[in-house]
Formats: sequence, structure tokens, C-alpha cells
Amino acid sequence: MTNGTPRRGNRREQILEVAMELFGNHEIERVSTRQIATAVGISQPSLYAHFSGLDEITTELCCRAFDLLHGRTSTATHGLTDHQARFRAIGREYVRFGLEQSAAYRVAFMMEPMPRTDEQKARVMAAGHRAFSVLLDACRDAAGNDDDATHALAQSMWASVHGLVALLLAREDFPWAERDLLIETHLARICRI
Amino acid sequence: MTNGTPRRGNRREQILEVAMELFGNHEIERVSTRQIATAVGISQPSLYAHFSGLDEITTELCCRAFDLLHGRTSTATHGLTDHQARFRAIGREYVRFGLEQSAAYRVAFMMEPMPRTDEQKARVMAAGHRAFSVLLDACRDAAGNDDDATHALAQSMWASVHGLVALLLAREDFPWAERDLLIETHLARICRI
DNA sequence: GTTGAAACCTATCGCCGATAGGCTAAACCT
DNA sequence: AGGTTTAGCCTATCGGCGATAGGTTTCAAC
Repeated sequence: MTNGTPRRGNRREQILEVAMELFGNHEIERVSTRQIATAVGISQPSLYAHFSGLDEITTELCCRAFDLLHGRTSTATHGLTDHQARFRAIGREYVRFGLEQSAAYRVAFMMEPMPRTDEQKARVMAAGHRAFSVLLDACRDAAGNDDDATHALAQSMWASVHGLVALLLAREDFPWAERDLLIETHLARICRI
Repeated sequence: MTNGTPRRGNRREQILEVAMELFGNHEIERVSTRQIATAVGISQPSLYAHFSGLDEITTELCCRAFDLLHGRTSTATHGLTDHQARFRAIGREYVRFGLEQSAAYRVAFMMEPMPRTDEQKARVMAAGHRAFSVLLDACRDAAGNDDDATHALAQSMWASVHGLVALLLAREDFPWAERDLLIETHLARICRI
């Protein structure tokens, strides 16, 4: 895991990769700068040459998670015109993203917000808005021109898919129904207009 | 906040109350034994005379949260026979519980599971199962005798209401739709059979 | 009056995030 | 070539964290 060669230039990237990996394997909120530094092969204070603190690392991971989700959902809905089909595609892709990229998902949607600078908040907000816009667009077509109803519908659907992913990730010990049955049951219910 | 009198006998209770209050006011996962002890008016190690550790405190709070939720939802559905009405009552009460008792809700459904003993896990499981049984019973009536379908339906509905509460609590900064409109839109959508 | 337990204390351990201050070596400039 | 800058890294240290060790006070029961 450690790395003797300097790797000049892509340390920042390497740190982010290692941090994301640790976020996936360990209980989040318990990943420490020392763990990250050790896994990278440098001392803990050296992280601060690349990032202002743990908050900047999580901010960066959060934005990337949003961008990844945006890419997946917008690709999945590309070319689909039927509302029902678009909702299904978004929902299925969202759940798949959450369960496969659980580290990214937790950072983006479930982690306690770190204390962030205004600039960091703005970056996260912008990335989050981009990701949400895919669902919002699908709802705009389905809900007509009522902007309030469109937003309420989109947020309601988001809440439903998020709830399933969040519970599956946070309460693994619960006696869940067979996963595919549960997901299909859920998607079928929440994608109805 | 501090308390000079010994309060012999109900220190444990007092600690739990203070801890729950701190969980509500601060970012969860960041509530420390020192904060709790200071708020109670004793030294930090003295907590360990009443609890084996922070995990026992959260376990206790978790069980109480489940019991409180169980009490609220079972009261709200008492006497209702119509499926639709029961779902609405459970959903409305669930959301109200989550938003009003956000500290309890976070501990029960959103907090990283603490390392617990098997006995503690069993207690939490039992309390959680009691709380879930109210929704499960309503779904059993609605979904017929198919046990798999019943569980999938109940877990799907739970996921939907949880998603709304969890997102509202965890991402307060998001530009949410007007809260009552959002809640009513959501409940109307997810309570349909 | 003695005993024993409940409740509390200080001191300390090994973690944590973060900062201060110094070293090395590559890169850049005349 | 010689000098300067700068990226990247180090050790030492700070205050706060959960938890433990070991001693002291208080008070009811006998």
C-alpha cells in the first residue's frame, strides 16, 4: 500500500482514491487522517500540504459523487421520452449507484455535513443541483407547468429512492426482503404518476 | 445546567435526558462523553459508573426512540380499519415523529451503528421489530396472505417515509419545496396500494 | 461504630484533527 | 554554474476524544 516513489503531481489524486476506498470499507465518520496518510505512505501532517483539512477531502469526494450520479442517470435516460420509462431508468440507476458506490453515496447523501467554507458549500450545492436536475426535468414533463408541484414531485421521488438505499446501507442487519423483489416492488410503486 | 445536589438514584435517567438533548442540538457523532458529563455536572469518567460506555447510552436512547415511535403509530392507527386511512395515519405520525423528535430519530435510524454487545444488538432489534410491526400489520391486511409481498410492501413504504425524514434532517440546506406541500404530496403518493 | 457499596474524583493512556517549524530536492532564472 | 523558489515531506506538539486505574467521600444498614 505504501509508496516509496514520490509520485510527483498526482498525490492529491492518490489521496482522494485512498480516502474513498477507506470510506467504503470502514464505518464512515471514523476514517481518520492518520489512516489515510498511512495507506498513502506519507505522514499524517503531509496531507495538509495537499488539502486544507479533512473537510476539503470530503467536499471533493462529495462533488465527484454527485457528478458520477449525474453522469449515470443522464446516460440512462438518454433518448427516453415516456415518463414512466424515464422514472424507472433514473430510479434503477440511482439504487444501483447507491449500492455499488456506497462510499460515494454515503459521503454525498448520508454523512454529517462537515464544517465547510462558503466556497466549498457552493461547490457541493452546484454539483448536487446538477445531479438533481435529471430527475427534475423528468418531473417537469410529467407534472405540467406547475413549478411547485414539479419540485414537490421530484423531491418526493428522490426521498423514496434515497430512503431505500439509505436504509439498506445503514441498517444491514435488518431482516430485509429478498433484495431484487424489494427493489422492484419499490420502484414499481414510486414511479407511478 | 450543572447540578450540585447528588440526585441519588436518577442519575442514569438524567444522563440519558441530557445526552438526548445534546444529540438534538449538535451534529450527531460529535457529541462527546465530556460534553454530556459537563452538562450533567459530573466528571467524564463518572459516566462510566452508570454506563459501560457511549455505546450503552446510544443503545438505550435507540430503544426508547423505537418504543416512542411504536406508541405513537399504534395509537394513531387504533380503531382504523381502512387500509388507506391506516397507512396515512402511520405515515403522518412517522414524519411528525422524525421531524419533532429528530434527535431520537437520528439515533434510531441514521446514526452509524455503534459497536455493541450481542445483548445490546438484541435489545435494539427487538424494539425495532416492535415499532415496525405496526406498519407490517397494516400491510398484511392490504397485501393478502403472501408473506414475501407483505414484507416487501412494508419495507418499501418504510423506505419512502424514512427517505423524506432523513433527507430533510440531513440536508437542511437543500432548496426544499414548501414543507407541508412536500409532505402531503409524498404521503399521498406512497400510501396508494 | 463498622462495613460495604454507590457515586464521585484526578491522573493517565492511546487515539484523533490540526499546526509549527525545519529539511530536501527538483525546477526555474539569470 | 550559482542562487532562489517551491513542492513535498518530516518530527514534535497542541487540545480534545473514549476509556481505564485507583483513590476518596457519603450514607444506609447492621
